[in-house]
Amino acid sequence: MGPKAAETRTSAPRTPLTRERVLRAASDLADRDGLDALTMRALADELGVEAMSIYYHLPNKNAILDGVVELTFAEIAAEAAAQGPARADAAGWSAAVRARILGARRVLLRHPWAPVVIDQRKSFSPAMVRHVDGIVGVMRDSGMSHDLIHHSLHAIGNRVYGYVQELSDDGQAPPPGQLEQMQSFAPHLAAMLAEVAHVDPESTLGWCDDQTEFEFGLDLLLEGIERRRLAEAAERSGPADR
Amino acid sequence: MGPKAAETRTSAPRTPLTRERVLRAASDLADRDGLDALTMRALADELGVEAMSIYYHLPNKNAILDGVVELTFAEIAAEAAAQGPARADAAGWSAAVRARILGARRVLLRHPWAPVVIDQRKSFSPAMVRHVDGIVGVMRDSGMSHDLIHHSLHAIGNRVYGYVQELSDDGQAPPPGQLEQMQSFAPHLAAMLAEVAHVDPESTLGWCDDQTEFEFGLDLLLEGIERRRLAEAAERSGPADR
DNA sequence: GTCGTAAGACTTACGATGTAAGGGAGCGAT
DNA sequence: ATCGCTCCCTTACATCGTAAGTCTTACGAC
Repeated sequence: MGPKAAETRTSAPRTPLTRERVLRAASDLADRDGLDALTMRALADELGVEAMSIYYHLPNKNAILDGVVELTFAEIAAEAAAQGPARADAAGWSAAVRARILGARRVLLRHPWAPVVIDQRKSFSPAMVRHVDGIVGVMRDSGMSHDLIHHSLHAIGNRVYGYVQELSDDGQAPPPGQLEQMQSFAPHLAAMLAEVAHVDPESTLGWCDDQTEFEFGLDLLLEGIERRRLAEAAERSGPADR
Repeated sequence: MGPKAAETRTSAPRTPLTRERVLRAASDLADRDGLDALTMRALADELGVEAMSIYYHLPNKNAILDGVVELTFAEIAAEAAAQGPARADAAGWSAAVRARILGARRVLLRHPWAPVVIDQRKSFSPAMVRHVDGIVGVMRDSGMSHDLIHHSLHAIGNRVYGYVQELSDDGQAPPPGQLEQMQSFAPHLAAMLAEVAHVDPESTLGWCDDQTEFEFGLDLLLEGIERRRLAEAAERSGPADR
């Protein structure tokens, strides 16, 4: 049959399993058949392999879930890179952040399972941290305080990726070395966390006052809606005035 | 042993199982041990019964999940009732909505699993519909258009209960009779839906343009953050001026 | 060649979980 | 007594993640 196999085996030589191949197949499978269909056996089938073989390359299913989220954020980073550096002046921070968020959303629409997984695993992969760091950088360039940026991140993050569950997040403190390590590849975020943590000594990185964050985001929405309402009323009463 | 049982049975006479008793036990169990611990067998244990006995009162586990969400919204309704009718004039709509949202959140903090379940089951129980209807009513009293209310609901709803997954919601059309039925116990919501659906004929109730809703909510946040930024800048440069 | 060795896949098996199917126990009405 | 209804129990199965151990293959050393 065509090229005679070097082996006496009749089947194709089968490209070897790797962590990357497994994760890509997992992502594809979830895209195609939904998150529920992503089982170890189905994934193994997809790879032409037995379920337990996967465990040689990844320790367990949670590692796979973390891995596919990581892949997704890599895609988001690629999307962001594709539309240029997008650093902005003070007035333009909003458009820059908007572009990044909508870019992320475009990717997430291709992987609708991703927010679900992010939510239930609270994963904080390096790729995700870098993404957030970029947003912090843009905001910082606009002159915002770290405190304001911090609240804003909660408000926006809640909207884009899944994490609804600030509900009693019980934010566990991270291993103490982590902040220093973060400094290298997420400097803006690290700086923000250092300052915010400084103000509120308990809860070093993990996390903030949920109720405060919740009300902050809620009030942003309510204020915005109120302005829309006033605009409607003005429109109704006097479009005469222009 | 104490009061001799009327039966020859040695154990207590055991209050009979009912749908309500099952759901309450399920809610309590999830509160105490987490959503993962809510299994049919654990729930049965909790009730002093075998797992399969539950199926006489509820058809399957999904019905239980829907049921506990319903219970939760009943609690939210009670919370809302406890703080008075809270109808407001045009200017006060915001405070009234705020109070309702925060009331709902207080309940959801007692049941951290609830948003997760709401999210993954997209349940629309009558109690939930009534809750939303109340908010629509308050907003309507302030003179807002149905269209604005509709967008606002998306923005706020996304924040309070889980539903992150407007991501490709693929909003399925509801059974056609549903809107008329809703008219009786959720008049404001029904009116809004009738008008919104009228403007956009496809997708009768189910649902709206995700991208539009997403951007609406995002822009509310971005605008609000921008105003906070300007306030900070003003504060920094000239607190002299007052 | 032929071995030893280790990487990498496979086999088997176990304990959860949701639930289909059917088996009664109890009891009021006839 | 016996039927029939309500309500609970027993048994069993498919599917899931994964622990434990085995077999296969490739390859370097002799």
